[in-house]
Formats: sequence, C-alpha cells, structure tokens
Amino acid sequence: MEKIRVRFAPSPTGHLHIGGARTALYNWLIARQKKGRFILRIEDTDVERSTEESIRAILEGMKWFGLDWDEGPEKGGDHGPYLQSQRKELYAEAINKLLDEKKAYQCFCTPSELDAKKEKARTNKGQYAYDGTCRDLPKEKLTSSLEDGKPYVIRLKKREDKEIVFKDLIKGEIRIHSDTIDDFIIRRSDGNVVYNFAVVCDDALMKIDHVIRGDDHISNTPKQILLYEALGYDTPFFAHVPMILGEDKTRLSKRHGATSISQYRDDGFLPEALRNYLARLGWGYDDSQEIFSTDDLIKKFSIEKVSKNPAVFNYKKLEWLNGVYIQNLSLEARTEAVIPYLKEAGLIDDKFIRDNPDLLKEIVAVVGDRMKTLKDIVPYSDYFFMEKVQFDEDVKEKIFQKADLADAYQLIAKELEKVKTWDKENIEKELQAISDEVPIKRKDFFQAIRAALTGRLFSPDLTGMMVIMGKEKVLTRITNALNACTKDK
RNA sequence: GUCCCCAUCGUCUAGGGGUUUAGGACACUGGCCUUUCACGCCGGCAACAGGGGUUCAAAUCCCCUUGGGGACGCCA
Repeated sequence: MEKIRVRFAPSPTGHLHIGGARTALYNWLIARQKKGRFILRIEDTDVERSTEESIRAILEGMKWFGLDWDEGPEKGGDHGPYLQSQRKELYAEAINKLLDEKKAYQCFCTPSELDAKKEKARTNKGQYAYDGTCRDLPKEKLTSSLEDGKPYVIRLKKREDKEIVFKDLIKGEIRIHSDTIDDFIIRRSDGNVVYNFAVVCDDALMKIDHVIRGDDHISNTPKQILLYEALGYDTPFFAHVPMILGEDKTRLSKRHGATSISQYRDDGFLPEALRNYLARLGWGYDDSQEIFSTDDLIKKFSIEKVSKNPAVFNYKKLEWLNGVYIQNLSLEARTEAVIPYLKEAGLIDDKFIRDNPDLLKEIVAVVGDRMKTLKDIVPYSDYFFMEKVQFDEDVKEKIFQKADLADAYQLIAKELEKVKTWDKENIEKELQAISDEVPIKRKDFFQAIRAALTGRLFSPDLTGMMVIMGKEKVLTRITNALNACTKDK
C-alpha cells in the first residue's frame, strides 16, 4: 500500500492560530504514526490579505511547536511548488480542461447584478443561488462578450439532482443534496482561482489521500467533491476536526485570550506541554492517561477517536500540564529554559550570566516545583536581582498593618547578625529560637520574614533563599521592612 | 432564514445495550505533610438536555423537541 500523505494548508493572513496548530498536530501525528508524509502548503490565493510576514510567522510557529514537514516551503519536494501563488499554471490547465469539457463556463454577470439578486432573495426570504444566467449562453453572445473584453468569472456547472455522500472519519456519513449548491465561482475575474478550486487541484496533484481539517470546512466538502469528480480524480478520505471554543462556548478568538501559538511561547509554555494539551483537547485515549510524551502520542493517537463535539479551551488545565512538564525538566534544562524570560524582564543580561555562573542554577533550584509557566520565574525570583524590595500592596495590608512587627524585626536583625556560618542549618536554628521568643504565631512570623525579603506573600523556601541572598542583603532587607512597617503605622 | 454538524460533572474526556451506586483529569473544596509559600498525599462536591419509542433491560439504538456550533463570498 502507498504511504499515507496528509497536509496542513494554512492561509497566511495572520499568525499560526491555536486551532490551526491543533489540526496541524493531528495531521503530523498521523503522518509520523503511519510513516507517511506530512506536507505543508501555503494557501495564499487571496492576494489582498496574504502577507510575507504571515508566512514567516506560520513557519516559525510550526518549528517552535515541533512539527517538521517532509515537503513544503524551505524544504521542497516532488509535488511543488508549495505556495499556491506559484501554482497558477497548474490551475489554468485544470480550468481549461473543464472549459473544454463543458463542465465549467464563463459568466459575465457583474458584481452589482449579483448583489441585486442576493438582495432580492433576501427580501423574499429565499435562499440565494446563482440563477444560471450565463450557463448556456449562445455561442455568438459568448464570443462577442469575450472579444469585447468583458470581465468574467468561471463557474462550475454543477451536477443536477444528485445526493452527495461522503464518509467522514470523525463525523461518520454526511449527505447533502446537490440542490443546496449552485454553480459556484471557481475563478475570479482577475484570473485567480478561488479557494475551493485551488485546494482540490492541489490536494489531488499532491496526492493527498487524507484531508484532515477544521470542521468549518464541512460545508465546502460537497463542492470540492463535485470538483474532484469534474476533474476526474478520486476523492480522498475526509476528517473534520471540531472547533475550539472559548469559555463562553463561542468560537475561540482574541476576546478569550491568547490565540496565537507564539503568544504561548512568549508566555512561558513548553512546546511539548502544548502538544500534549492540544492533542488531548478533543481526544481521549483511555480512562486515566493525561500525560502523553510526543512519542506516546504518535503511538496512540487515532483520528477516529477524536470527539465529534467542539471543545472549550481550558487555560488552567494547560497551565497545570505545563507545570508538570517543567517539573520533569532537569535543573540544567530548566535553568536554560528560564533565562530568556529573566532577560526579557530586564533582570539579567549576558554579562550577569558570565559573572555568576552558578547563581542562576541555585535560584532555579530553590524555586523548585512552583512554576506553572517559565515566565513564573520572574515573580519567584526578581528580588534576587533587584537592589531594593518592592512591597506589594497586599503585603502592606495583610502583614505590616496587621500585627506589630517592629520588635520582631529588630530581634531578627539583631540575632541573625550574630550568625557566624551563614548556612541553612544555622539560619534555621536561629529562626526557630527567635520564633519561640516572639509573641507572634509561627505562620505570621515566617510570613513577616517573607514579606521583608521578597515583598510578596509567596516565595520559595525561606532559609534556602536567605543562603543565596547572603547575610548582608538579608539584614538590610529586614531593617528596611522595619522602617516600612513603622512608617505605615 | 436555508443547509449541515453536535449533545455525559463548571471544563476536557472514559464508557458504544446488562460488569455503572457512570470512571479519570483540570478547576473548586476539606484534611494530612511542612517551623514558612508551594509541591506532594488522602478525601469531598459535581453529569448522562427533555420527551417519546425499540428491548426482559438503554447514558448506550431510533424519532421528535430544545439547546449549541458551523456554512451559506469574485475569504480561506
């Protein structure tokens, strides 16, 4: 049997969308599982909206997401070109063939005439369908119009009274009657073919045998089947993946938060975690497994088991999963991963990294399993890099104004000053002793220290941090906190 | 409006006629661990949209209603 060929065919009118990334992932998983070929094709037939920049963003997004393609831009292949804008001759050939065989025809109706027909259909509450005015134009009329240079589109002569049936790998059998389709346009008056025509041509010529795409394309499928038939090609298998919805169950959009894959990268998500999440969104394997390595996904994924109904995107679950993946990173890998985010926040630069070879690793170690995203490193560690601590508002409210901490801070400063060997064990012992003497609950006592050192209500292990910060810095911060809380009183 | 698709906890799902007092995960929540914040561990809350069939038996099969989504472009 021939090797399976699947494709992802985005239109370069923006970034790589999270929904697109998921269909790309599904295609990729199947190609890898079946040892087939994964093809990337750019659908830039809409010259108005397609941009070079979008193409770059999409390729970059695919690479970051870890989906490598076997044929496509930058890669080439035997079925190229892989940009629709470079395939015009192929389309022209196919169009001429349909014209010769009388399966398609020129239509000289102007946009304003068509608008009027649509308007009329709307007022009569009827469904608009092209009325076929130009379908059987007399030969003389046709040639004279052509000679006059009148602009025209090309329409497919659709088949009459036919039930179009296809078996969808996800949805099952779908049937649509040809009456609900009209003689739709396949080439614009500017000579460019239209999406439905280009996909069919390309998929056929590129020998795509499984078309896996978003389920918003279901209603295009009958038209495309008509085109496959008119052009004399076998139809491929179809699998229509349900949409991703936002919390309010409407189609996921910017309103719901980040939709571009690059945003997830910038927000500190790991590509393998995102792959895991997106694969599991709308697909289940058994009754317990949540964590799937990419190899595991390749082994276990099955398009037939993709759910028929749309899935709501759950950011919290993604965060949880990402946290799990971060925890599984080695200390070295985690430190490397976190560096861009520290730089981005302006906390460190290359010089700093050179001058403090081990410090970063120590900090990442003390932060431990707390991060849900790589970006979380910032609120968990910025106070190591800053000269002075910024006190959060809720620290002032819940710590400084709640109890009288002045005596405690004074005592802490005084006693810690005496610690000779500044290590975890000694600091712990000392803190323990001070805590016994002070009339403050243990919990509040430690929160007070946390507030002084970090300005926050949450942070990594206290004594661990104190070791990294060093005695001098710790004492200064305790004193500063003392001043801050007496001033706030 | 017309056509198409869909329907199990708040969310993602398992379950595909009897094994189900419907399983897991996230979220939420109670507790344990911890001298502190988290992690972790143990527990709790919580669903078969409604109505008709078919059957000895239906979350599972069929029909209708309702609800949601999508498509109706010289966009993709």
